[in-house]
Amino acid sequence: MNINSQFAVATHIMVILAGNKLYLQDNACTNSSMIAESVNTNPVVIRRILSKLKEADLVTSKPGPFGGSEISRHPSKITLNDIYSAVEEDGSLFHMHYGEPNPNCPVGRNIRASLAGTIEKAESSIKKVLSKTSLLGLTNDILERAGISTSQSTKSITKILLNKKLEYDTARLKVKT
Amino acid sequence: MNINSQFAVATHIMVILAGNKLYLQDNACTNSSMIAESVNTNPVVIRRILSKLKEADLVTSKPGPFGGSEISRHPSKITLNDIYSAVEEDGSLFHMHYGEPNPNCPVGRNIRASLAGTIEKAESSIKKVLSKTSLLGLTNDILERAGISTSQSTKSITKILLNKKLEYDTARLKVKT
DNA sequence: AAAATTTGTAATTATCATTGTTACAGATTT
DNA sequence: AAATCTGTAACAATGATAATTACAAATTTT
Repeated sequence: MNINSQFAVATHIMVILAGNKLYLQDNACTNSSMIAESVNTNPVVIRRILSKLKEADLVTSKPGPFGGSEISRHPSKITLNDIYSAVEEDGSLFHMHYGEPNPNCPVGRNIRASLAGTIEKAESSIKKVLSKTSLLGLTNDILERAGISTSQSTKSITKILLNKKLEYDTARLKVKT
Repeated sequence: MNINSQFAVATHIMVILAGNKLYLQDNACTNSSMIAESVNTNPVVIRRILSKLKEADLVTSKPGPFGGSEISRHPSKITLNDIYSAVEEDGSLFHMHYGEPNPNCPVGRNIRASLAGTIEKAESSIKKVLSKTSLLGLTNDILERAGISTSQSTKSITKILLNKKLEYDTARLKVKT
């Protein structure tokens, strides 16, 4: 559990919100419990990641009945790099020595600074790759894998997103026709 | 401490072995205690990483007095990608959800497979970047940062590598002249 | 105004990969 | 035979991340 899976979870969240944005009328808010059910975790975990996504202006949220979160712009205008950048911790997937290397050794004294250059280049190449995949593309790929034609005007968000009937869905959500 | 720093430590090890290969005569073996002193950790931690480097044919080791590890080819023939590949765990810096996403949800059921494609591309771009930096280049950069001219024929490996006198160094190691 | 719903976040606990440490058998050299 | 060092197993310590509980604040509905 000590592995950072926030990028994967954040992307999962964004795909759901993208699907709702694309297929729901008007109020396309999704609450953290519904998302948590899909991700299979606790709603608070979802809200914590949502607050990073909000800070990056990728989603908006509102409290109260029929509240929840909504994507803040069209999925074609969001890339995986936007999501990655929103949740990345210290700016790098790479990590230096846990303890301080020996400062009395020329290598120990300088390896961090020297490695940092290469690591920065690696990090920016990652971002470049991630920025080539749009959230729309990923969402459509996922829906296609699920056997849901992305062109067909879908009947029920209930069936699309959870593939089973959930009471509140029918009540709170209206599908685009 | 749950952060994987093996790439940084492995690189540290390789830089030391590269320095010894370049500046020592004949037997340029370095034992795990000497390396541990520079990295500032336990010798067993070093030996564990050394065994991965050995599996990747980057170093050789031998037991007994005057034993230790030695780089297996010239530092110009080794890149940071060789080191990275030797110690990488599950083939990716990225990690998926800790728990299984909900299989009843089309998104939960397919997001991993769909994300995997992009993640693979990111991973191979990292490798491409790392393969552009040679161990020789990194070693020279570090020695230059330490104010040690890489062209000068060095006086004492003791001073080069630990910048202070260690009893065993003078006894066991002979510097190239 | 009251009830219901949901966010936002603090505080605490649980989980578990990684590192650190101890111990010792086996290999090698002197 | 003695000394040195690797290799690795076994276990403890560390600490980042996630899970959970709790509740104040915001919003909507009735």
